[in-house]
Amino acid sequence: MKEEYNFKEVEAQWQQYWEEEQVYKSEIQDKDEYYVLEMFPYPSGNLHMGHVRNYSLGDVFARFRRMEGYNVLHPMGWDAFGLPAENAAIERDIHPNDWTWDNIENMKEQFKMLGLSYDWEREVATCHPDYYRWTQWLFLQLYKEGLAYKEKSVVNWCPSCQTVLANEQVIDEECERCDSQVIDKELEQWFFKITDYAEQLLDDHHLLEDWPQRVKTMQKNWIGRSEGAVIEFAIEGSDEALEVFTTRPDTIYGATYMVLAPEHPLVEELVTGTDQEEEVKEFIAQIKEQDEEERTGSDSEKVGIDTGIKAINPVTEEEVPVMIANYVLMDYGTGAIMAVPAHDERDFDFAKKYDLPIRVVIQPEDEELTAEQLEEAYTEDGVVVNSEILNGLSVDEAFDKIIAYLEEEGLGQKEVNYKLRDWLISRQRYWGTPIPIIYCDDCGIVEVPESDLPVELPTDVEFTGTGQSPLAKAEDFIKTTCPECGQEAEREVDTMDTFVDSSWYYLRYTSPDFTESAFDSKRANYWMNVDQYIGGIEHAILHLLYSRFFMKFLHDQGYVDYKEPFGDLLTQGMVLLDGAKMSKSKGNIVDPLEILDNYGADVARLFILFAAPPERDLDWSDEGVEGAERFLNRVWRLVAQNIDQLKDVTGDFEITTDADKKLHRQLHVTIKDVTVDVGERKQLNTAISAIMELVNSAYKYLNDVQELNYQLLRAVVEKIILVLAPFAPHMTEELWSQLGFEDSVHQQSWPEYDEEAIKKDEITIVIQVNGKVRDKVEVAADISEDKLKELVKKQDNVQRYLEGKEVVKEIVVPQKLVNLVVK
RNA sequence: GCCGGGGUGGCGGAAUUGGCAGACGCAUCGGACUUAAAAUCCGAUGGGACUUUCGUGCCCGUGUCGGUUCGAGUCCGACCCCCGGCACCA
Repeated sequence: MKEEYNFKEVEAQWQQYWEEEQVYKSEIQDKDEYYVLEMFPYPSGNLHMGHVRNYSLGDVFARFRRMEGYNVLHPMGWDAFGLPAENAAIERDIHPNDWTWDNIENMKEQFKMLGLSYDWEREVATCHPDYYRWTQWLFLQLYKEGLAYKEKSVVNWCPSCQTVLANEQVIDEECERCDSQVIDKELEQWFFKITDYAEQLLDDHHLLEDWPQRVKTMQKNWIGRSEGAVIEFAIEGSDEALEVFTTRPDTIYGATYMVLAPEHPLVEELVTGTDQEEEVKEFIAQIKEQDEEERTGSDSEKVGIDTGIKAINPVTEEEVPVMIANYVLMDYGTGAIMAVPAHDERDFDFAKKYDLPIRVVIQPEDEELTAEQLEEAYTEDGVVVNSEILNGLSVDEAFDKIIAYLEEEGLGQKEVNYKLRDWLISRQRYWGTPIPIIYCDDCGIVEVPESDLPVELPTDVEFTGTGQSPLAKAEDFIKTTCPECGQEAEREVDTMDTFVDSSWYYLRYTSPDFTESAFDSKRANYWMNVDQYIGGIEHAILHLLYSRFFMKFLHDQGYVDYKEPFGDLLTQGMVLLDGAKMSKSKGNIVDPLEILDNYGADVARLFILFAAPPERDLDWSDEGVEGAERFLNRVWRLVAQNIDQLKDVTGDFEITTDADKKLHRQLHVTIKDVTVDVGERKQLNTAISAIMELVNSAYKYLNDVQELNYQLLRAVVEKIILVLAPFAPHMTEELWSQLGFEDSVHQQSWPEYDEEAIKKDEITIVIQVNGKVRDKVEVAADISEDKLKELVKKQDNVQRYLEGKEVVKEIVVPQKLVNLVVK
C-alpha cells in the first residue's frame, strides 16, 4: 500500500464499481424507508459550488441512513424546461431540446465525479414527454375540479422575456430573472386556484415541526390571512351599495368617510353626470399613469379626491363623503374601505391632509384622547366609546358584538381575507409543458382527452428572437380537431410555468417507470413523504408553497396518503467568495471542476461540509481546502503506515493500559458525537471535527505508546473509516478494501457506541470559589458528595481563598463542579 | 415600520440541560527531519499586568447597559449594529 494517496485513480475506480454493482439501487423492501431529496437542478451545463454543497449535504444523509439500516431512496433528475434553452437557441442556433439534453449528459457526468449515491435508474427530466405527459394530466385533474381556470386579467408582463410572470416572480417591480421593469398587460391567462387551499396551507404548518421557522414565517406572510368583516354602505340617491372589508369592525362608529380604489368598478357609474365627473376622471387618469412603486410604495404620498358622493354609515346612519385615493388597492379586499382616521395610521394621514372629520371611538386606559389633540392614530387596545351599542366594551368584545349585530341586520358578515392570489401559470414561451387545451368555435374550451396525452412540443419550430413564442406560429401544432365535435379547432399555444413541473417531481421518483398515471399510489405511499429535503432558501415561498398545494390536491383526490410532501427541510446557505455571492458577471467564481481535478471529490466534499454549518453562508477558502486535503491524507497514512500490522490482527482487543482506555473511550465518544450530529442535529461541521479529534488521538497513541495494542488500533481504524464513509466515500472505500474487506464500506452497518465505554473512572472536578474557577481535582467518578466537599477544601489554591473566610454555602454539581461561597 | 435570524480570538467556527469560553480547522510563530526546499512530525497561539514569586498563580474578556442566580455566551429587560423577508393589504 502506497503512502501517497492517488485520488484520481481511486475515485474513478470506485465510481465505476458502484455503478457496475448498483450499490445505490433502491426498491421497496420490508423495512423502514428514508427518502432523502435535494432540489433538482436546472441543467445549465455548469456545475457550480452551490450544487456541490447541496448535493454533498444530501449525500451524507443518504449514506448515513443507509448504514443505519434504512431502505433509502435518493434520486436525482432535471428541472429541464425554461428560458435559457430558448435563449441558447436564439443566440447560438441550437435547438432547445438538443441544448438541454447535452447539458443533462454533461452535468450527470460531473455529478458522478462527485461520488453522489443516486439511484440513477429513477432519473427524471421534466422536458421528457414521459414526464410532461403527466404534468398535463395533473393540469386536467385540476381543471376537472374547477381548480384550473382561464380569466382575463391584468398581468405582470416582462417586456424582455416576452412573457407573463407570477406575482411571486416579480421582485420590486422587476423581473426576477432579467431585472427588467415589469409592465401591466391585460391578457387571457390560465390560473390554478391555490387560494382554495390558503387556509390549509397555513394550518398545516403545524405538521412541519422540522422546518425552519423563517420559511414558515415567510409563507405565512405571503398567505397573509386577516380576519375581519365585509360591511355594506348604502349610497345616497342610488340603489347601489359599497362593500368594504375591514379588520376593525369594532371601530365602525368612527368611520367618518370612505375610500375607493381608482379602479373600483362603481366609480364610473356613480360619478357620471355629476359636477365632479371631469375632475374625478382626470384624477384617476393621473393615478393610472404612475408606476406601481410611486403609487403604492409605503412611503408614497397619499393623494385623493372627493367624489361628491355620499354614503351612509350603516350604524350611525350619518352621511359620509366617498373619496378616491391611491392608498386603496383594487386587488385586496373589496377595493373599498371605511376610513377610521382616529385608529388607522393611513386614514389619519389622509384625513389630516384633506381635513376630513376624525372621531375617537377607542380610549386607552391611562389617558383621554380627543380628536382635536390627536397627533397620530391610536391603534392599540382600549375601551370602546362614542359607539352606542358597543360603549364600554373591550376591542375584542366589540369586534364580536358588532359582527353579530351586522349579520342580524343584514348589513355585513364576518370574513377572512388573504393576500395570496391565484397562481398564474400561462407562459408565452416555447420550452415548457404545453397546456392540454383546445379551443373550438362551437364547444369553447375543451380539454385534451387523457388518452391523447402527451400533447407533444413540436420540434420543427422557428426561433426568431422577436419575442413571440415559436409555438404561436407553429401551424401544424395549432391546427387540430375538436375532441368533442370533430370540427377544426385550435390548440392553446401557451406553456406552463416551470414551477408546475417541479411541484410534483418528488412523487414521480417513487415510480418513474409507471405508465398508467403520474405515479403509482402504492409505491408513493411506501416512500413518501420526503424525510429530508435540502435546498436553497430562495425557494422558501414559490417552489415549496406550490409543492405543498399540489400534494394537498393529490391527497384530496385520493392519490396519496400524506398531506405534506416534505417532512424535514434543510435550507442550505450560499457559497461565497470573499464575502460576495459567486457570479459569472462579477468574475468571482471558483470552478468545482478545477477543485475536483486538483484535489478530488472527497476533499471538495469534506471542505464544503466542514467550513460552516449547513444553514449558514460559507466563504470559500483555498487554505481551507488544503486543510481538508491534509486531514484526508493523514487518515490515509494512519492506515498505510501501519497496514502490515493492522492486516495481521486476529481476535478481539483487550484493554490493559490507561492509554488503551483513553483511546477506546475517545472512540466511543466520537461515534456518539457523529451519530447525533448527523442523525439529529444535522451539524455536519462538528461531526467532521469529532472525527478529526479521533484521528488526532490515534496518532497520539501511536507516538506515545511503546507496546501498541494493534487489536484496539485496528478497531479504531475500522470505525474511523466507517464514520468517515458518508463524507469521503471514495477514500474510505479504498481503505476498507485495503484492510481486507470485500464488501463495499457503504453497505456496512453504522457503528454503535457504548455508553459504558464513554463513562470515566476518574473525572475532573472544577472547583470554584464565589463562582470563579480556582482549582481542579481528579477524583474517582463514584466519590461521595461529602468526601468531595472535604477534598476540594484541601486544594492549595482553594485554601488561599478560604483563609480567614467562612464557607456559607457549598454547591455540588455531580460529576462536574463544586462551588464554595465564602464570606 | 413589521416579522424572522444573527453579533464569540487574526479568520471559519465550537460550547447538547445555566456549570472549565474559544473544541476542530485555517493563518502565524518556534522546533525536529533535510545539503536545501516541499511534504511530514512536535509545540505555542484571546487580551493584559506582574519580573525576587513566569505560575497548577492574578485581572479582564462572548455587540452595549442593567437584572435574575452560588454561577450567565446561554435566562429576563432596555438599547445598538448586521443579514434576510414583507411593506399603504384596510
